[in-house]
This record gives sequence, structure tokens and C-alpha cells, in this order.
Amino acid sequence: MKAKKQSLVEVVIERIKKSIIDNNLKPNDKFLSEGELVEQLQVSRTVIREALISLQALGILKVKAGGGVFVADTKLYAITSILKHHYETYGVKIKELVEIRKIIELGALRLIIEKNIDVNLEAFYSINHSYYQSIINNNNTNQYDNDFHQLLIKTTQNETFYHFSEIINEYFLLAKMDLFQKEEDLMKSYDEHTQIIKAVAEKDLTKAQQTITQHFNPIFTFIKQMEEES
Amino acid sequence: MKAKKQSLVEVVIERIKKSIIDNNLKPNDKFLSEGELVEQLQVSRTVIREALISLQALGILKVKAGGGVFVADTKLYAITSILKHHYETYGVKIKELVEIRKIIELGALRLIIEKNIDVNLEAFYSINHSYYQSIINNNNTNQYDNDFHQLLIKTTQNETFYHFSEIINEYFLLAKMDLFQKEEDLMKSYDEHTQIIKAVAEKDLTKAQQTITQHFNPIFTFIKQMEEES
DNA sequence: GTTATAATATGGTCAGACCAATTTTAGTTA
DNA sequence: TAACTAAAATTGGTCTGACCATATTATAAC
Repeated sequence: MKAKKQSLVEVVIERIKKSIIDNNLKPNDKFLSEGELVEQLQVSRTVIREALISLQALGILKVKAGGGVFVADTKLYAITSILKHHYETYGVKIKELVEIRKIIELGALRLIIEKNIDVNLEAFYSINHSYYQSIINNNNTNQYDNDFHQLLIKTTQNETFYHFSEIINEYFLLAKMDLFQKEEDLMKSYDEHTQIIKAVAEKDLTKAQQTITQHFNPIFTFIKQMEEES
Repeated sequence: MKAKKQSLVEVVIERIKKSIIDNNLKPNDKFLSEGELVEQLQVSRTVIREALISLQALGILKVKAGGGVFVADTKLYAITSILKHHYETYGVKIKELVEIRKIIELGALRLIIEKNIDVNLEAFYSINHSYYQSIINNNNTNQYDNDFHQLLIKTTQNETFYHFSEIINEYFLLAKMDLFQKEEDLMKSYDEHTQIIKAVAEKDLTKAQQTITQHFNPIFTFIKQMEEES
């Protein structure tokens, strides 16, 4: 088999991770300083520093010059920088992202209705109203559109699902898609949001999913056009 | 405003990232050595090393002792280590993961059938056969079960979707769920796999999704039991 | 008690040295 | 010529000590 000799830095990284977990350290807790780690783990400052830098990159620790080392409030946001580079290197197929988003939203609707979740309709209408106004003012519509979708995911009461959706959303934002430009398209989108809320309120899964599907159709059409043009 | 002074290491990291992108470097391409980077960027070896270590942690570069620095074949696998720590720190609700997996698979089936994808039925039957044998031999059933699910996702011809599903799968594996233990349950699971293949072959979305749903039901029941016990 | 200042602690960067693993080169042999 | 071997060079891994920059803490002045 492959023993694959671990470097000292790797060993230290594992030890530190374990220490965080074993000591049940919470975000923003102060961690040991470089000097203390040198003393405790009996390795050079170089190794400690490289381990800390690594853990910082992974969003596990946060190092403040002059201040010390702290536990980062990791909510998987470190993943964003990875995605960003991945996107800038390989790009991403818009169509694939939209397909994923559709899957997520269809799934979210099903979860909400099947789990018989008590939906905060007010919040939905409130966001949708902001969306409406942003369309009229032609200002930041994407933001409010996005808020709606995120609220939908959050309503599923599945935190893990929400986290992953956020990550995918980051990817989405990187791609900076401006699929809907015309006001009439946006208005149609707004109407569909309203229909979706109603369907959810009535716990009508079929109707909700049909509306979402309809919501996505013009986007796919648009993408197909783009593909054909290029 | 927050100027937030960037450290030299951070600057170097950005420069290196940019260099990879601008030079259109591909995975496994040889990158500049530490010495060359010191020369080119005019900073100390310490800074270069810390930047390289960081980029390695993010799965962007791969440093081989004695060999040199290479572009990593990043397929988002670096995210795994972040998830691992996140899981070990915060844990994860099994129910949430299963809900996500169900969403993914329902979505995959829909994509396959709606996109009218030419399915490699042989591959499905082959994997399912291995699954069958593993059940009989009571050996590594989870592995083959997983293979089936991954093939399903791969068949959607959506690479991004596949990547994300793999990440979620990693999470799944961390949780080390042994939900099906008894041979009869496993056999039922095998039968359902077979039905799913057939439904896909016949492009019968309703049947496929019904079967998947049925496939997940006992798992949710099991989870509910576990929750009630604790 | 508050504020200003000095001292201290802590991380950031640099330089040089030596070790360990890998790759390259040169040499030898079949 | 081709394949193997050994030496040399390259490259990353770790250590030490020094000095700078920033943040926190202690001290002194008001």
C-alpha cells in the first residue's frame, strides 16, 4: 500500500483541527498563539505558521496580525474562493447551472409541501413586493429575485440544503447572468412568483411545480438561443 | 471604507492565481519552482512558501517535495476537507442529507428523461449486478449502491451537477450511514434499482420518480425511528 | 475615570543554513 | 544502441534567529 509520508506541516494541521474539535471551540474563540503552539507541539515556528496559513485558507482559523489566532466562523464560505478560481479557470456552462437551480427549487417546493411546513407567507409577499418595486425602478432586480429564491430554500427547514444552495448561488452570481432584461419579462417573472406563493399556501404541489417549470422555460429558451448564436 | 491592508502573502496568492488563469495552465502542468517565484516576484522564500501552501490547501496547486510545483487537477475535491472539518465540528442531520439526496435523484431522473438522453443501460445493469452479488456475499454493498447512484447523476450529462453531487456524497460517506443491514431490505433495494433502470429505459418519468420515492421511504421511516428513540 | 503614552505580545517578512526527496546527468555495462 | 547505475543538481521541508508592523495591555498623566 501507499504509506505516503506525511509532512510535519500536515501532521500539525491535523493536530490543530483535532484540538479545535476536542476542545469544542466555537467561532471567534481565541486559539493558541504561534509561540504557544511552538512550545506545545515542539516544532519550528515555520511549520506552525504554514499550518496556520493553511487552516486560514480553508476558513477554519482566522489569523489577526498582532492580535492572535482565532477560530473562524466557518459556514462553508471558504468554499467560495475555491469555486471562484474554479470558475475563472474552467468557466461553467450556464445551462448546467440553471438545470441545477431548477432541480433545487422543484425539490424545495416538494419538501415544503410534503413536510407540511408552516410557511411565513408574509415574508414571501414582502420580498415579492420589493421585487415588484425594483422592477418598476429598474434597480437591482436580480438581488430581490435572488432573495425570493433563497427564502424558498430556507423555508424547507433543511439547513444543509440551504448551505449547499448558497454555495451554488455563489457560482451563479459569479456567472453574472442577466437573463431577464426587459420589464415585461421581469413582470411575468414577478407574476409567477406570486403564483408560486399561492400554490404553496394552498399546498398544491403540482401547481407549484408547474409554475416553477414555466418560470424556467424562457430561461432555457434564451440559453438555447445563445448557444445557437455562438 | 475598509482598506484592510493586504499581506504580502495574500498579494502573492492572487498573483499566482492570476498567473495560472492567464497562462491557461492545465492540471498537472508544471508551475514555477519556489526559487523561480522568489526571483520573479521579488519576495522572500517564506512568503512564496506560505502562498504555495495556501494554494495547495485550496486544491489549486500541488507541491511535490523534490519534484516541484504543479497545477492540481482541481475538481473541487479540496472542498472535501472543509466539509470534513465542518462535519466533525458541527455534525450534520442525517435526515437533511437524505432529503437532499432524494431531491438530487428525482432531479436526475427528470433531467435524463426530459433531455431524452441516450442511456447506457448496459452500464446500469452491470453495476446493479455487482450490487446483487455484493448483497449475496454480504460484502461492500454500500459501495455498489453508491456506484449506482453516481452513474445516475453522471448520466444527466451535467458536469457541474455531478461535481456538486459528489461533494454531497462525500458528506454522506462521512456520516457513515448503515441504514440497510438486513439482506431482505437490500434485496428490495436491488429490485428497486432494477425498476428504476426499466423506467428510465422506457422514458417513464412518473414511474421512475415513484420508484425512487418508494426507494427512500423506508430510509425516512428508519430515521424517524432513530429520532424517536433518542 | 478617562485619555495619552509606553511596554509587551503577536503576527509578518527576511535571510541563511542544512536535510530529504526527486529529477537529471553522466557514466557504465550488457 | 539500450538499459541500468551512480553521482550531481534541483527542489521542496524544516530549523534558527533576527527585525518590522500591528494590536493589546499596562502605565502614567490629567
